Amino acid sequence: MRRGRHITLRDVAALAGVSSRTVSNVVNGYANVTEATRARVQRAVDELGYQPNVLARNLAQGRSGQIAVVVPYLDTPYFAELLQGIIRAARTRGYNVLIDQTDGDRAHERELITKRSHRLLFDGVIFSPLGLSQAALADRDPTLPLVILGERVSDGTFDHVGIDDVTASRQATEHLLDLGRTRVAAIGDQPYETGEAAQLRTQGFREAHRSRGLAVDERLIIRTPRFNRLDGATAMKHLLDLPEPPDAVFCYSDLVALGAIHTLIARGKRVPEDVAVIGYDNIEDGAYSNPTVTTISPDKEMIATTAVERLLLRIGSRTPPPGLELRAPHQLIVRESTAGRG
Amino acid sequence: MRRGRHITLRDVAALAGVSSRTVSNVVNGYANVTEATRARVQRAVDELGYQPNVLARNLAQGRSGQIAVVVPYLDTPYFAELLQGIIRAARTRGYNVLIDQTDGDRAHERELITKRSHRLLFDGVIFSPLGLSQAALADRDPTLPLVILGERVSDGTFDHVGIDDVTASRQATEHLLDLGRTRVAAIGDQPYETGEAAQLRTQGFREAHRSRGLAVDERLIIRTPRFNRLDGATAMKHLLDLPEPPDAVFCYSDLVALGAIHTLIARGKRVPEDVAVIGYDNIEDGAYSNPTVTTISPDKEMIATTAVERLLLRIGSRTPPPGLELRAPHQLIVRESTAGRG
DNA sequence: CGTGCTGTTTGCAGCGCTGCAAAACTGTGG
DNA sequence: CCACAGTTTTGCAGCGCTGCAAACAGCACG
Repeated sequence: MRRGRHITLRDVAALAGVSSRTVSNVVNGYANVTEATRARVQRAVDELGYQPNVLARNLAQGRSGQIAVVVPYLDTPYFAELLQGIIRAARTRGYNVLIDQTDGDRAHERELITKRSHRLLFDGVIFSPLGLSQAALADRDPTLPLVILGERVSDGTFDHVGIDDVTASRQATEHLLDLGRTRVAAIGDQPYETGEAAQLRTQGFREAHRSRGLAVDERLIIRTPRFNRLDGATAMKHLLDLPEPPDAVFCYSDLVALGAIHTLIARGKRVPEDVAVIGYDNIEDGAYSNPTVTTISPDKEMIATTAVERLLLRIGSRTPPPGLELRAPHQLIVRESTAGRG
Repeated sequence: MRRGRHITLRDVAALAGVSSRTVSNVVNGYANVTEATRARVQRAVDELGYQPNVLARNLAQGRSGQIAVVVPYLDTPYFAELLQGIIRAARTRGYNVLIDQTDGDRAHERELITKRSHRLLFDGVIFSPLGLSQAALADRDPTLPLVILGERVSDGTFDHVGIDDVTASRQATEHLLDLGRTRVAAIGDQPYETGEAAQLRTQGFREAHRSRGLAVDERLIIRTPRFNRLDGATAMKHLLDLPEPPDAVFCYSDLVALGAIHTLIARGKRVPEDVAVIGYDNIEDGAYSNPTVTTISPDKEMIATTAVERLLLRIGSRTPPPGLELRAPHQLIVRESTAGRG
């Protein structure tokens, strides 16, 4: 299988005239090696061009040096941008990232954290679940270090990193109300078990109305199966067909917003004059679209870094630390879809 | 539920009353196992909930069961969409995908295919290089199975999968000329070693003019460092500031096109009435933007599948197969940015 | 009843590394 | 010169699996 012999610890040891264990100590920078031996070994390492066999090391240590990141869809810009940060953060800490895309398949999501065999491929998982039920979470491998992104309140056995969805959504809605809009719609509600994120946003949407002393027109809260362009486009069509269509829309993702805007333009509506639109996630698309999209911008870099750090902490500790609720900051970015052209 | 200790082949062997080697044979579905033993072993496997240790298997076999995919940027929709296909294709063939993002760092790209230690983490690489020089390719680990995406003619030691960039670019340009446009610009040229893809597109651009008996105005060929929105936006500004601005633009990626359109709209130009725009890649954004973007659509699914298949073939064969040039089909998709609102 | 054949099962070594504990060295003080 | 503590180095076992070749069937045939 191997073409050409590899250079092993033993080869180096032979050349340096020490035991292979000592070479290992040098290579790994362990303490208690005299400068003399260290130098001698180092010279042998250089001369032979020795490079450690990661597989063997992993087997011996019972760890893999890899973490898995599980996302529903890779081509969703939000996940792609987040992933980018995670990969960067993991690499600087000596970890490789294994990407798993579930295609929103719940069975697959479940299997990933349940099956033991995977356990050896990665030391921990950062999970951005689409439809992970509480049950699946409950009967997961309890030794698997886990950090969850998006919305899913921690039960104390894992960390959860996200932004304050309720507050952010309230701010988004208030922004629309502050423009003087009176019929504000919401696109993206998911009133069932696996739609926690959506529900928190709906909650913020309601709170904004309440705080202004306004009633929510339930017909203006539209459910969507996911948060992509098509969902936004379809939902917007439905809204425009109402007897009293909205004059503003809070979309639960920027993709939804882009889809909604697409429909509005196609129907000859002006954005924001006829209908103001706000999104969520601050993906790059929204900064270049026509019109550009007002949005809630979560601090993705911070989410990524925090997730990786907490996970590695979990991996590193004998007794798992308590599961934390970690909040990254967010901010409202106002662009043309609510403010109009400059 | 056993905590701590894993269940090994030996445990199963003991329970089934056979040797561990036989259990291995059963688990791996090797031939020459009688139905009786197979059943007995299987029962033991099920009873104990045995799951093989991938690490150990890999070490013993000297392979990792993983392939690496190297892309410059994850948040470029084109790569994300491609990756999605690659991950899917690899998984169905029992391979995991390790993602490496180079951030366009050439040193990193180089190191990835040069360093031997990585060799053990993955059995092969699918590479979408940004700036991989011929030299770096030349002194790579010659035993590393390699498939390259994008533009980079094979030197016979690896496979190359892509579409026919010259033809596609010629078609794109001809489409603009067919609309009666007389001053067609090109955004994205990269006339230096690592810009092969760009150069092929420029070549197609020129061929289209030649085939129509038209001269190319060199001032209308704009260089950009990359192919993203910002590049497109900047280049378009430059073009609009020319004494005789173009009435059509061939952009070397959809992102560039979206950036260019952004600038056009901001400057009060109508698309396509004043300036027609065509992109390249057919990313989802272009189907929902305002206006929607005419584009060259490569068959991404086919590119992904082909790349994975060729790579696994390479990994599997003792004597490496000859490096092939593989062409996936493409097609022109006409949308609003050249055809106007239907 | 041995001989050869095919098909099935097994034992052993070893992939290349690290954990562990013992061994071999220091150097110090009595 | 010995006992003792501290530092450095070593040997060995073993992580859990598979490659290899040998051992052992079972069967047909002479």
